[in-house]
Amino acid sequence: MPHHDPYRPPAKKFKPGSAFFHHKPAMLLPKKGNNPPPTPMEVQRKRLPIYQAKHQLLTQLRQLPCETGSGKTTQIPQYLYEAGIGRQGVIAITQPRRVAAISLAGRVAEEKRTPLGKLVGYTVRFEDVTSSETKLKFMTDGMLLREAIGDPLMLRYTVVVLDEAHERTMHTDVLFGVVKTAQRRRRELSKVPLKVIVMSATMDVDLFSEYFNKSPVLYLEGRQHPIQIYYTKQPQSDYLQAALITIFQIHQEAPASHDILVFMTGQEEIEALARTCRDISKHLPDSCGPMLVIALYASLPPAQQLRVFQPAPKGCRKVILSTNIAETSVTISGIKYVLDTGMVKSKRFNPESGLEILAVQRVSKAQAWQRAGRAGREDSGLCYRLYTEAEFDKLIPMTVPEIQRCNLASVILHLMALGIPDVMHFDFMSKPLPEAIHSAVVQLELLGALEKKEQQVTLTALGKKMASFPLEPRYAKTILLSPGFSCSEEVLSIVSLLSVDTVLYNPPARRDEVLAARRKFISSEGDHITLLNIYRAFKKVSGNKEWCRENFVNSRNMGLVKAVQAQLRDICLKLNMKLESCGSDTASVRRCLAHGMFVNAAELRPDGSYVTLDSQQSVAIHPSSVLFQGKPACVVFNELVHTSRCYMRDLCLVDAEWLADAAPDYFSRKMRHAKS
DNA sequence: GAGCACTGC
Repeated sequence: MPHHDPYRPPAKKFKPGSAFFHHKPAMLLPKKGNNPPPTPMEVQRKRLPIYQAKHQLLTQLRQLPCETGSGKTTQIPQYLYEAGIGRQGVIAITQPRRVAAISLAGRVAEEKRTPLGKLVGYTVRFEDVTSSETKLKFMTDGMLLREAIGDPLMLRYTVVVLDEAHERTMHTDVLFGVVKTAQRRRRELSKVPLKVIVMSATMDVDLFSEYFNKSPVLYLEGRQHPIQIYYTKQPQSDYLQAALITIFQIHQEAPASHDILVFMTGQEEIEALARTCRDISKHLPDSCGPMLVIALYASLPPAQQLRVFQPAPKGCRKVILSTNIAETSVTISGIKYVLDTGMVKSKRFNPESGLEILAVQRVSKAQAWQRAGRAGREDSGLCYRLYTEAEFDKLIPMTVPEIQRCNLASVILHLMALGIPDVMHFDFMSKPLPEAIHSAVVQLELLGALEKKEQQVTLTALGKKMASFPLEPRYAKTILLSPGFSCSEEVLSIVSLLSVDTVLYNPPARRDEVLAARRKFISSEGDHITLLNIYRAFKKVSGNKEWCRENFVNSRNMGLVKAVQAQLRDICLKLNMKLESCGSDTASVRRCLAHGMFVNAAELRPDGSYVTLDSQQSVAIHPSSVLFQGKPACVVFNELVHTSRCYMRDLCLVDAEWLADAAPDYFSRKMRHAKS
């Protein structure tokens, strides 16, 4: 099948006189950059490109059982509603991100002139702004997936609109299969039909159409402005050096109001390049004008992230050095130039070792086009690719979908809970490796969530309970075991602490202060108990902000921990679990962790190194662990990270006997393996 | 003796 690039630009032209780059003309449909004068809402809605397609869209929607489309997220749901389609139920519109779901709902409610939560509402984790009147419901795709556990046929919905499908998040990919199954089952059971609309920003829709039984495709013209694409003439051995040269080349030539956005791979190189740029810009001739260099990545405190939206002072150029957060999650106006290093840091998964590796790799063509597109949002723009056109041609066309790059344990558990009979052959749009599915099934069997009966894999009662938690299966299992050790309160806290990014704030410049402040919480029992100590202290001062600052605790994430814990506690109560505290008896907590996480265990070898009991992988204690200085004989850990070495992160000291108690069969098998 | 892209339930 011939493959076409999303947004394939026309043929190239050589620009003489540029030492570094050659260029290709505009990649997208030229449009006038003038903003229309303010008009009433109705007129504005009619001006949107999708309005032209309204009639055709509605005709097709009426005739067909299943649809594929592409277009404007705020309008299609309104068209459907106004045309009376799906009025018997609710129209769901899914988004990969919370902020998008919330802000889109706000905009549509405004257009419909109704208060949010009435006709138009949204549902995201920790927040449900809907009512019995809600007909247009914006939600995260993860939320719809979770709802489906209680309602696999999705009977409360008549239409599901899956937006931003091109991003291929794990949740959207699972949803594809779930809505397709629901659609078929409803037809078989003669229920109200479920209509599905897939919206994608790329033109690579063949896959979607094919998957949904060759559904019709509707193309919509975007509102992108033309963007000039430049490539380097020679391959660059050092993309950071190339970025630096290009930034200052542009800075010398372009008007100061033209901002630059540079796509890079991570915090460290961004901070380093930011320092270099600031240094150099101080020593430039006056004719150049000042430069404001701003770093942008997800782990920056929110206040610092907001700086990218502030316009630079007049006569000063804004240069933003960003990770791929600026590809989709953060949209910055006023960008005239995009510099694309062609590299990205992303996760890869090895199903054999079960290890996830975070590595710098080349972007896909689709990603390169996405980056370029960030330059043409208000007006025409320019994109400098810091690699040659030949190198571009060798990039893979699309980013590998997340579902093919991660551990599938929770996905498989979720599908089983939805009543999918044959998970090994589930109709994924892009099939994960069979080894990855198999290794997930094995992991879930070990946890007691699945069992094999006459070649059939079935969900156990324990597995069903595990699936009701929005957690990694091993965390859910640990919670479910906790009443047996009378330490549910502690385990709920620990699991909640582990579910957020990090509650610890570690500014490198204040390292000694951080260590001093943290010393009073450190437990020789490991990182879990240390975190628990911090959380208990936090609760004792009722989350006092000043206390958080003094103790280098991230108060925003701590707030999130509280919300997660409340949610988990609710689920426990619904399962009739007895929630007790073990007080100071933290050994009970460790015993419980050993029983829940025995697959992630490691022991000390005579030579002072560590080896995992599961796959005999050689590992080391991560230097961030409180056990780093010690030599515990036996530990369980939360995860392995493969960077310069293979490190265990978040360790808990356990007794070897506890592990043997937790899974006698498993460990006797492991012993045999070790001997042979 | 390290250093971690980005989402989400």
